[in-house]
Amino acid sequence: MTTQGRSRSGYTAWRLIAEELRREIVDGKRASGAKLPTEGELAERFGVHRNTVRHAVAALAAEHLVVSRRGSGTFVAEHTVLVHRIGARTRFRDSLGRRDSNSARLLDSAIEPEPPAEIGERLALDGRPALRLETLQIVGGLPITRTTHWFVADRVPGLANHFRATESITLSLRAVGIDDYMRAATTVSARHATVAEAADLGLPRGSVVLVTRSLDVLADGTPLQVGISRFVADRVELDIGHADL
Amino acid sequence: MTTQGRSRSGYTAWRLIAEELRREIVDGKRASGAKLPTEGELAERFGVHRNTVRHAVAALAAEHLVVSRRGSGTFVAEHTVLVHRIGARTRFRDSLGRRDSNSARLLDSAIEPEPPAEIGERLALDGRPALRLETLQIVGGLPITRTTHWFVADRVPGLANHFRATESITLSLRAVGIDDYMRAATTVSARHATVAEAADLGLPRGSVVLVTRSLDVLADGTPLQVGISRFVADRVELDIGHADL
DNA sequence: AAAAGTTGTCCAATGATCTAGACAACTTAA
DNA sequence: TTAAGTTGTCTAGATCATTGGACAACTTTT
Repeated sequence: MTTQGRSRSGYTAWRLIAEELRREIVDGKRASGAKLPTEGELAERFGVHRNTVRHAVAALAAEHLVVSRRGSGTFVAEHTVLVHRIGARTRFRDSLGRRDSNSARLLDSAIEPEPPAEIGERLALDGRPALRLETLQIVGGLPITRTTHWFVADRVPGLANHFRATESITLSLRAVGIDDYMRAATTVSARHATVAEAADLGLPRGSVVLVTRSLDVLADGTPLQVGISRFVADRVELDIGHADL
Repeated sequence: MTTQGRSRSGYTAWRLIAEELRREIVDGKRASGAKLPTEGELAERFGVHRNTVRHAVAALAAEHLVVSRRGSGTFVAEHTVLVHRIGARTRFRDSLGRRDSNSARLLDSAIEPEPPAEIGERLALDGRPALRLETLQIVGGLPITRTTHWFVADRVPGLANHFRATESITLSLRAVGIDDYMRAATTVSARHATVAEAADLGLPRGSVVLVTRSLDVLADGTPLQVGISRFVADRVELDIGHADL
């Protein structure tokens, strides 16, 4: 890759190396438990000094993606890429949540009398206040996604409390009498995480997030929820369900 | 955001600033034609020297995202986020291609006797050779996506030549007698571009790409094509068609 | 016409990153 | 036990990013 240490890219050499190695790991080219080339070999491959490689490896170790053992080498840690299915019947816990250890935390919730114009339109608020929920989904001890949920406030009374108890949007909605809903639209984009997102998701700066914007509707087509989810790109892959229902 | 020039994040200060400004622009917070704050104001906001802000703005100007005019200010350039629809009937030109100026280039093509195991499986090759096409899709003069297409070689004779002439996979397939096919599966992920991808797409290093892996099948379910597309995340948004057909 | 505001260019000083090399601590294989 | 191979730690110097400031060139407002 870099060849020369120069690089006027705005990235330090060690970060470029760390990203290249991370890509090789999450793409599956280096399996869990596999031994990385020695620091000397990597230094030669990337055309930098061994100390610079060490800096890169230390960054990956801080993310628990690799483990270094003095005297023997550096090894790829246990890791899984979660697959999150998106379809007309998408429910968060159904796709990501069916695992051993997972939880969801409510970071914040508030009634917003004047939500952003885009939210007002998609929810057909017509001046009614909206309810905003900020949640963090954790799987296997690691934050996976940070979601902002928007509802029509008076249609889901006490939703925040139900969520704190059930840790599930689907169950909380059931508790307020909404049994069925469907995914009407989803858009996907990607970008660097903002500073706030990186903090919430426990990521180093400059990490990539997959952003989905979705609209859920009731059986009769009434808009129910707008969701904006930011997934940790290194740990999640979205699976688009084409032949759904 | 950064507050202090230090940042042991592996990112230079100017790059963090450039990314923050880019996000504000592509998220629509700064419309086309809008004037950016002056370099002095931005320097104060980010807590850096004006020269550092200038570096960040120069990077955005190199991407044609902003235009600076001496004496008057820096302005957001014309830009659009393309929306690429993904559904059971996804055709590339139908969603991105229906525009004024667009084209597709064939970067490379080759018969691969031994493609990667994953490709062999998904195409049900059973030892038959595969055809690999590398294409670059350009819209409005800017590269949008870089795709690797895999086919069963003997099912699509001369496909590369047809593509060179028609600039369309759909039309090229029609030319070899394949009139209808459907999208069977799509997965979406995101990451930093590799050095090669950045070069092909004309991007600065460290840019984000949206990666889709898709499988197209014939009406009877026979696998036809595996496609791996890398979209420029700053210029494209994927729209998941839930109620397709 | 003048003044104020803005971007463009340059230079010297400072601080952070990277290179370079040596050696210690530990593991594995001979 | 020994030797070879590997990661951990440290120091000094070189290179590059950033600061800080001054002034030029240009545009807009007064």
